[in-house]
Amino acid sequence: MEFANQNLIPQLSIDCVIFGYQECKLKVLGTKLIFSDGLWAMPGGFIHQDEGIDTAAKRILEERTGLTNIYLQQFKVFGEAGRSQANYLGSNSMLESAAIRKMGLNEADLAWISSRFVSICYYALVDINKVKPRTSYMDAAINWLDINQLPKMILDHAEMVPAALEALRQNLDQKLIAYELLPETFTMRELQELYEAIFEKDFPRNNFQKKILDLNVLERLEKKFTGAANKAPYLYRFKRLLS
Amino acid sequence: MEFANQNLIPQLSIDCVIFGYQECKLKVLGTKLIFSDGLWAMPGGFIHQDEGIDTAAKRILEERTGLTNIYLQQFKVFGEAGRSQANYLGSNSMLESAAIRKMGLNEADLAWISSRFVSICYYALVDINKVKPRTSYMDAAINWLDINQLPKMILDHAEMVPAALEALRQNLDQKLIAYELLPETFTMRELQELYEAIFEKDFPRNNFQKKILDLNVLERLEKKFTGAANKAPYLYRFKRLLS
DNA sequence: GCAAAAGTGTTCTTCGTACACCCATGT
DNA sequence: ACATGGGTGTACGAAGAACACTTTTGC
Repeated sequence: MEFANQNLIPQLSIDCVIFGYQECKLKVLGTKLIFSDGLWAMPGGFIHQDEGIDTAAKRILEERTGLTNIYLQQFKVFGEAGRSQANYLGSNSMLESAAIRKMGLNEADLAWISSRFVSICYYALVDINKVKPRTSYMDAAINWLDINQLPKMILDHAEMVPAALEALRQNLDQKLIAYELLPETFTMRELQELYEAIFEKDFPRNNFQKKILDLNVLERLEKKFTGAANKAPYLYRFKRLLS
Repeated sequence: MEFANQNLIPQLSIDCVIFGYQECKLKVLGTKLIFSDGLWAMPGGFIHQDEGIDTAAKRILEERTGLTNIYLQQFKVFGEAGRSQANYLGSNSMLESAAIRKMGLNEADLAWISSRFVSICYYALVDINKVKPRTSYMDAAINWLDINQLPKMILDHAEMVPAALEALRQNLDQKLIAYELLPETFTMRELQELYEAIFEKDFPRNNFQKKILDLNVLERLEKKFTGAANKAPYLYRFKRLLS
């Protein structure tokens, strides 16, 4: 792995806050970088010289999740002065770590990766069941993290999650994109619980149903018999407009 | 002027959509670059290695407007593949232009400036009366442009204005920032005309007043006697919270 | 007094919220 | 039968749109 020779844009990175949803909780995909001294990070990568930034973000997402066609939204650029691994970790611990040597980085690569970076941040919405998290050459681990119990993170990555969540909430008020976090079909209760997880507050059951149905973007399918001792809920699916 | 030796982040630029307001029309500040073959551009610049991106944006704005303390908002990154002056203008016309030679650019600088760039875009709101537009070393001219009659622009700069306008509209729904475009004191009618220019639609006079006053962010000052044959309107000023 | 434009008040509609009720399902 | 959770309908209140009216100013 040699960064310097890969035809990448220097000092510019992309980081992704990948939202998933499971058991009524919002999660984000986090990685532990090999050279991060045990700290976690949002999955990220770099931009090839002949690659658009949105394309790069899609590629990075595909590398980590195995998914294509992910809902993706640019939301902020982080670029404070002195924003470099060297400044946070102290270059000594990095240079001497056995992990770094295992990656096969040379001096130029180390300089490259520890330079000051500006990071373009995207958030992504995925169906957590479809994702098979994969580590990249830089990752020691990759895991779903509960957004309310985030571990220590490198640089300003801890700020990215709340910023992404705020952007998600705003977009959600305008476009109905929450279904990107759910399987193809779902019950009204499941959709409501998702909203409650995102906005961290409860909605009245009946009014929620009314509001969503009035939007006219769901189609009602057959009932879902859960085996529970109650009325079977309908399944819904998002109308594919112009499909 | 030597870009290569200025300790700038390569391939990364900042462009600003600077909104001003005059005669019931929304304007943006545009520059004509020396080497742009007559095309216009949004005012922009580059980021020093020891400088945060927001700081850089403020510096660039101050260079062109003479103002400090400008309302500034990051709204989008433009970074398609092949986004370079060389691709749009054809490097020949650039290299041979007399204007370029006047700037005193050497080969390295030309390569630098004609490379592929990713641009972080901000929009800014200014009181047009306070601005004294200044050209930089790269500008042949600088002028206020009517947003509905924009000239031909370099790269994707023509997309920046509508994108900035959309971001402005969205932010305006949440925060009351429109006053940044007005002088310190203004009448309710002036504020309404500004809103109408931004949203490109009319609002009912009385309801507009009620809605704005209900927000409780304006303080009413003395009346403004215009000499016209009608009731004198009040002047208003935005409350400086915690001033 | 009159025209022009500012300020204010009143009704009507619409939207969101709260409350209530009925229905299907498995034990 | 009944407990459980799903679906729907109605009533209330707040917020916004439409309309009407009064007030001030210079001629």
